[in-house]
Amino acid sequence: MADIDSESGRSTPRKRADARRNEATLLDAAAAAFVTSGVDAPVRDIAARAGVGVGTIYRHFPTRADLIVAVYRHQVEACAEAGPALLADSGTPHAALAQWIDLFVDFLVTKHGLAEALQSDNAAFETLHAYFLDRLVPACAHLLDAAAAAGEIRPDVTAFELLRGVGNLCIGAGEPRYDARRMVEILVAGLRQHHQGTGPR
Amino acid sequence: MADIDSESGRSTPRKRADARRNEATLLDAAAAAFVTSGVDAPVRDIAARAGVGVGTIYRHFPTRADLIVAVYRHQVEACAEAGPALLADSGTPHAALAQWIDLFVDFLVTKHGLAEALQSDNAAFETLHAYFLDRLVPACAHLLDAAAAAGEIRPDVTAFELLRGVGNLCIGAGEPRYDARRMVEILVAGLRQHHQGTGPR
DNA sequence: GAACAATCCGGAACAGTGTTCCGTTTGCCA
DNA sequence: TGGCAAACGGAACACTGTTCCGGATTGTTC
Repeated sequence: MADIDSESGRSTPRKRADARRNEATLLDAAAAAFVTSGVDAPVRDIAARAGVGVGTIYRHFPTRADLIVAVYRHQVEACAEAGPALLADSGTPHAALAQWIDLFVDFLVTKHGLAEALQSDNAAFETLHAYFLDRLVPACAHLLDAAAAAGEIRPDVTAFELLRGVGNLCIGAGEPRYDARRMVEILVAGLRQHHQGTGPR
Repeated sequence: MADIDSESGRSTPRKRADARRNEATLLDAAAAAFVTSGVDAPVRDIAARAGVGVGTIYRHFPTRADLIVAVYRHQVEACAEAGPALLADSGTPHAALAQWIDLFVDFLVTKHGLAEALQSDNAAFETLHAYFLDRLVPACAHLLDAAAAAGEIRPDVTAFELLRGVGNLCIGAGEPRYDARRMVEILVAGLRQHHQGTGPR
């Protein structure tokens, strides 16, 4: 015996029904609050939306970053895993990189406040920052290395730096006079290394 | 210089001596607090440093932005006015633009938190944002237009956008793994337009 | 089905911001 | 010197995030 209701993974000793219910409700409420007020939506608002007390939020998600991660985990995973496919399907590594960055930008600009939060020096967001880095830096590095190996881009830029730069450029996207996408496009263009030896003609 | 209340317009009936003294003290205290804790230094800290009450700060500088502007006005002016000189002295408009951007970056990265504050959607910083735009957008536009007219850069980028992008890239400068200067350099490089029609010779 | 213990919940309470307000002090001028 | 408008100080307010614990809820066991 020895196994106390361990189902191969024993991931969770099984939570109480109301706890699981509340967690789901909370995720929905948070997602809704995030589209309305951005990721900085006051804790009390989210709690009210979900019809629970603030204590319940902190029990399920000790830090705000945990909540954000839980809400967006699927999309981040999808982005991280899209890298290899793009590299295989695109003509050149640089094209694949550009497309991947586009995916990343798509994700960031549709969640207002996310880019800001990622770069915020607020200690509460450190976990969020770490999560993004863990998942996306390797994916980006893969593409970056391929492009660098092909001699298409300058080789002195790290994946971390690029992601950070792109993330920064996405701050304030949504404002009428600032086109974050174009700025990212310019940045990616600036990455290119123009080898004059093998130029046209 | 040294005319704190330049009453060439006699708009102010002359302030009381202690008021003028406190204003100067406050500027010093704020400047000191800014280098220590960034532009987000708590109001109470600045007040304590200056040995005054918080009310005194708000009387002299209704919003935090007013305080920041007062502290950094000279440097911003200098940056704004450096444009024409650079344009005259540099070989090409693009070189002048790059140098000017460098000046701007210098200013931003040495004041930690300034870049963040500029892009913050906090209503209190709107005046600061407006001030920066008023002074620097025209200066940048001048250089940008010259470079565009010379066909050196793509013509579809506005001064506002460029400044905003550069400002954004400077967020988080000072961190070990992120070189804001290099990112800005890449962005400026991406601006270039490689005219194949009018090539050399 | 009833008692019971572990779990979970709600929201009051705390701590740290910015901002306002008003009784008191201070400098200036007649 | 006397008076008063200007300026001051800091308590008080509003709004954050975060912690804590008495009490309700759930699942289990007899």
